[in-house]
Amino acid sequence: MVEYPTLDLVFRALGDGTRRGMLKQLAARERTVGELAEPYRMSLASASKHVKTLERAGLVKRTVRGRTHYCRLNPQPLAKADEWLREYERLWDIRLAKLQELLRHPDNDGRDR
Amino acid sequence: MVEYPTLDLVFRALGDGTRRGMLKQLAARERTVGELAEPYRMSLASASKHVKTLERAGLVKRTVRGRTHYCRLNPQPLAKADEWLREYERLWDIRLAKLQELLRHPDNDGRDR
DNA sequence: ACCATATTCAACCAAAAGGTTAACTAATCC
DNA sequence: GGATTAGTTAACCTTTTGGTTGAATATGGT
Repeated sequence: MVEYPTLDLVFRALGDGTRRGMLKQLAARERTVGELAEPYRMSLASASKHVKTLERAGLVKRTVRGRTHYCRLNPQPLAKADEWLREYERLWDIRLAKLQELLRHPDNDGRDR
Repeated sequence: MVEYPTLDLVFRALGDGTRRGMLKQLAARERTVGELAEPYRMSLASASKHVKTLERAGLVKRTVRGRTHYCRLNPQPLAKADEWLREYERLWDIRLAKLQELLRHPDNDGRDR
């Protein structure tokens, strides 16, 4: 199995509505795998795979008590993803600022030199 | 072909290092497909597919002038993704706040009623 | 007109994703 | 011990993804 950097795993985990829904459930409180699966029209096995995907991305931590698996949200990777996004918004803001600067001083064409 | 809601497309587009790299290039300035492809050890055709993936996610807008395709970043879907993430951080913050409240007032067990 | 450049498209391939069912493991209940 | 419950694992299938090469399209240069 190929190992992927965390950002890949996190964004790919987020790229599925079922998994985002599960995270939404987990944002409220801890849930068992069965509880996470319940809202979806799919087999428990399939839902269980989604949970594992979230787990591999580091978004979910699991505690086994007896036969029940309790899952809780681990928000750190979300913060990493958010950091990445914010960086782009920052760069974008700078671009916007440069454009505004250009509009104020039309003798500068704004290109890199 | 199945149609996916935008958030799926955006997060999945972000789940690949090559495409994130391309977005990084585009954050600085407009680029041609060839320029976007240049840093990567892959065929132009493959890079072109990545660009199309970004385009389908709404992250990139393309203008064709002559034989050259100019790409620029469209940050709106990034903002959408960021909004989604922020919502989770907000919920998480509330959980943290409740925990802290619980620690201050141990007679309240913090459970939903 | 001819050749080079920029890029897409089509066909193909291997691997990953997302789903299924059936079998298995391990607790819990009676 | 036997049945039920919680969940994973295995085998399988289909679609998607990410890459390749080779041909096609269209523009630009001489």
